[in-house]
Amino acid sequence: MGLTIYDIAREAGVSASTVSRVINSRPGIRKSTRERVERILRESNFSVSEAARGLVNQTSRMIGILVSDIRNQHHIEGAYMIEQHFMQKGFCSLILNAGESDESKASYIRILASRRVNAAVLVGSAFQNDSVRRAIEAYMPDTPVIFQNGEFSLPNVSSAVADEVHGTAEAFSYLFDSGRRHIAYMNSNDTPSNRKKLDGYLKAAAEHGMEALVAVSEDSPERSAEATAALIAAHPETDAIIYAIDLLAVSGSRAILDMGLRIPDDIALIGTDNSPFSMLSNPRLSTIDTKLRELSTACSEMLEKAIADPQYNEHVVVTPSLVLRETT
Amino acid sequence: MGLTIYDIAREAGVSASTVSRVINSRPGIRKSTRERVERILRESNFSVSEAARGLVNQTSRMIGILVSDIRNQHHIEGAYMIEQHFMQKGFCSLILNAGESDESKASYIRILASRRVNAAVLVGSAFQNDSVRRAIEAYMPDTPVIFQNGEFSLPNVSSAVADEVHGTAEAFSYLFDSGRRHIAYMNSNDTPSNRKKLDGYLKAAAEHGMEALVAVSEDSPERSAEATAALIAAHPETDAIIYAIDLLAVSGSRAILDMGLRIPDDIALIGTDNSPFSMLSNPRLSTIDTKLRELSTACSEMLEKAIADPQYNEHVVVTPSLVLRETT
DNA sequence: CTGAAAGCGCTTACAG
DNA sequence: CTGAAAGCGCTTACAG
Repeated sequence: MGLTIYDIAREAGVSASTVSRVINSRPGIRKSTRERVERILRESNFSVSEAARGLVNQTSRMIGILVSDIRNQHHIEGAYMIEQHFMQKGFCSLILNAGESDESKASYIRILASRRVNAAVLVGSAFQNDSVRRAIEAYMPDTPVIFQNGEFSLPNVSSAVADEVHGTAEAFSYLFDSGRRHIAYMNSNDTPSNRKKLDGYLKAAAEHGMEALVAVSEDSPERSAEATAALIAAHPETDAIIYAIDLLAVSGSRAILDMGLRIPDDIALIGTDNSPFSMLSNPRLSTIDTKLRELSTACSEMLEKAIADPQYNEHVVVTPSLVLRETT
Repeated sequence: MGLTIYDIAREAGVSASTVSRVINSRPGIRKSTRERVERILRESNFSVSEAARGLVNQTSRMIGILVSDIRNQHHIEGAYMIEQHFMQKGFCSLILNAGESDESKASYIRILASRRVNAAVLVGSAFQNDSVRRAIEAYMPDTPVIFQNGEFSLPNVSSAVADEVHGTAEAFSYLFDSGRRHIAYMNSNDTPSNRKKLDGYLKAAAEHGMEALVAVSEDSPERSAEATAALIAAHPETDAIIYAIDLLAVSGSRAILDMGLRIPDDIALIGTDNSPFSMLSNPRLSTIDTKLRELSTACSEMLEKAIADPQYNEHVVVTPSLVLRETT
């Protein structure tokens, strides 16, 4: 199009100020004037430029949401809730794939800064690194930031994190109490979150006086099937495996069945995240529910408070729980 | 923050014009001046306002991506590719949940218009309705629109669609040729895409002189398990089922196994979409690959051309293929 | 090589 | 109840 309020003003025989007041439902406009302007606005399919509006109002009415990869189901849930909730309040969400490297993530902080977002949300513990921290200090020191499952001790950064150490330790104890004595752990990529899960496993193993056995798989079904088979081949006494991620446990379970072993009779399995995969797998996967929903809700609520009050700062912790299905 | 180029100009003892030229790497600036300005820009963590810049340049450098629900794996793939690709070119993606109803989807067209996006992408056939069409005609008649898996015969709307009629018909023929004679179809929500799949089934059934048997399930694992069990109870002669969506087939397969039937011996199953679920399920699901990747790539390429040339208009068709695994 | 001025499309005191 | 003017933070002819 390209219509401006001046075009509408001319058409209606009024000034741009009046058109602006009608658009923004300001009081003190004669009814007949208002109706005439409204009609012309409607008939010409006029649409105000949010950019121009934002420039004078000093607000973009945009929220920046950073996720390392939006295809990751686990991370998109938080973005969904926020987008849904804030759209109704007139905010648009800039949902960006911030990439894998620390530097790439940090550069996205700059991008959000230049778009002058009203607030930023970081989804996933992988944002917890020095590059990102420095970028926030340099480029968005006064913009509210909500960190989902990670934290920075910065005055403008609030956070909601899952107590993953506890979650994994509880899973270990459950397996131990059911009589398992060779409980292995299948880790994935090195992220702050996965480090906490691993800590929980190591801590629990030590507390129960058991030897720890840790294997690592990349975050793909194929790699996990291979890593699981290798683990069992090298340690045939293994009678339980805790996986850092549900998806790895699901394809791991398939590898175990293909080896002719029974689940849970020969080997018990516990995944992490209570993802859709865990419910749909066959056998249905027991898993550590890291309370993604609660975490997302908390972030959405914190975001709302932070936008209302720039001084807002809070740190909440959510406790995981065990969901038992058919693999234990 | 709140620094403007005037603050930088004062600090550097130059005019705002010069600062702007340095920021935009314009030629014809004395080296020493450029370096001084650059240093001050860096030291003060200056970040240009993209909104102000966009206002004078008459471009937002934003792309609007509409998806009815971003949690839907199937739809987010396209958004991912586009975001990845255009971010490098300096475009930000406004990824929005456009909701289920036609009116809600149409209202998001208005939102994108007021943000003055350089182009819009509609992901999913559900956008193919009159409300959306009228909103495009009214509010973005000149903005390039790329429609993934749907189309409008509008000069500014290009499209890439999968030939789903063919895909489902081919699945039917395969089952028929393997000796199945009671091939049922499990449909899902009524969308243009699902209508095409159903058409393919009905057409193929008629061509093979077979009776059609169509059941419907809502788009949830629980509903599909129930619908599948009900279908088999009512029609025990059923020896094959084609599902409109992989996810429904996966939970359907579980329901069939729970009834004591064998897959594929008693009942063969074919899903649709070649989603991650199909590969991870047990037994692994045979499926109609609707070439989501190809569709997304095509849309991304079309988007690039459309941004470069506003006159661009193209309609591409992608042909699905059958992926055979363990359920046939 | 550099700066003053106008303008992008709005909103909001201020004046009447 | 309404309008003229200034200003939000930039960029870009134009002039020198």
